[in-house]
Amino acid sequence: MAQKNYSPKASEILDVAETHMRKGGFDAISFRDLATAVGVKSASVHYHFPAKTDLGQAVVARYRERILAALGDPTDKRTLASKLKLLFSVYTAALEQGDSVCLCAQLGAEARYLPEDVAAEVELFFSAMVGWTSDAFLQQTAPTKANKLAAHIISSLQGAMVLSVATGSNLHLKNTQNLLAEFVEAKL
Amino acid sequence: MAQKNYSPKASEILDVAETHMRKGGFDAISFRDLATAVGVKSASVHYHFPAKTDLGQAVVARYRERILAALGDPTDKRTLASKLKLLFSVYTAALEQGDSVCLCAQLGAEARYLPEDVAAEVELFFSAMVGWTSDAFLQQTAPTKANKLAAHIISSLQGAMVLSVATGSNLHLKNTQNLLAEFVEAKL
DNA sequence: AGCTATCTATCTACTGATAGGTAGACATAT
DNA sequence: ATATGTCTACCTATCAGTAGATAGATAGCT
Repeated sequence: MAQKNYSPKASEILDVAETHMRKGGFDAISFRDLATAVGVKSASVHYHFPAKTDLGQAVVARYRERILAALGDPTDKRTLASKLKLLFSVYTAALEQGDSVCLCAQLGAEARYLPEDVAAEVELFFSAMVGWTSDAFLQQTAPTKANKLAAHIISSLQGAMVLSVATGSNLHLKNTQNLLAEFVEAKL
Repeated sequence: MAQKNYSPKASEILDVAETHMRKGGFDAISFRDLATAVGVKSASVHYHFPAKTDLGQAVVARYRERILAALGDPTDKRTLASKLKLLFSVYTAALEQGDSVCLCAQLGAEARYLPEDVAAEVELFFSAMVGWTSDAFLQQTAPTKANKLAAHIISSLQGAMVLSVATGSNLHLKNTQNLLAEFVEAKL
């Protein structure tokens, strides 16, 4: 679970790999393309990440850790509303910055086709996101209900991202955020 | 828009291609694999579908037409509830049968990476699904509200599918369907 | 004769991966 | 101080495998 300490070059490779994987999935990256993008040879990428599976795993793990760090502690004294707002803005930012879907919306869809280790990291991402959201609800809600609401929120956001990317506008994401906020308010 | 009439062999190729694309996306199919699966040589697959783009386009178009045909006329005299129930069951069936995500949940995520023609078909799928659902709501709801609700429902279902596949259980889909049904009832 | 559906054979381009080499930084031991 | 060993971060060169695509031949049907 601890943050790995990557060398500057390795980090650069992970950056490029993440960008590409978010647009086209695990197969959208190749050692040669990554190497060219960061100015080395493909063998050097293998030096940092022996096999492609290692690279994929590292990209997803780093992504998960970064998102969770940005969200902060779900049990701290911020209001539930402000936590949810932050959650929504993380999704919106991901879409607008990268012009691409959440890394795990992409990889989640192709989970049946991924190397086992990579798929496990993806699953971990989703359970972490649902867990965070569920914990945020615990201030005001019973555990079972919190968990169901959390799962629904993460699902909806992921789906809205896919629709937004596929249709080329972020209207779906905004619409879903509005309706989710309404729904949550009604349920509390 | 008209149903194309594919030869038996072409249909067989489309079947296999769809199954694979639903698990791993557009790049998960290869002419050689498809050929082997249906018992011909790769050159023969090129005979039916000259380029890979043609094949992808055909798979998505056929998928869309099949789903819409299964849903029927959204403006007929069935109740709204029965139409939504049918919509939900179509998603559940897709997940349980194929052990894979909706074709367009997969392709939608990688839309930025697809050949233009294929991406256009995917977009058409989503707008058709939202359109169908929106039309179903028109019996009881104003157009603007109907459209927003419809978009949210399709988004949520797509996202729940992704989570279900990624976590290996259909709990997310069931949960989302329950909460959506609740939400819709509250909104009417 | 012409059409459909298939074949064989081949092309170029790219994939992940490995073997083996090199230049420089750093630490230790003599 | 200097020689020795080890580590990092790259390199060149190469491999077998697979990708999509094409040319040209063949057999059967209408």
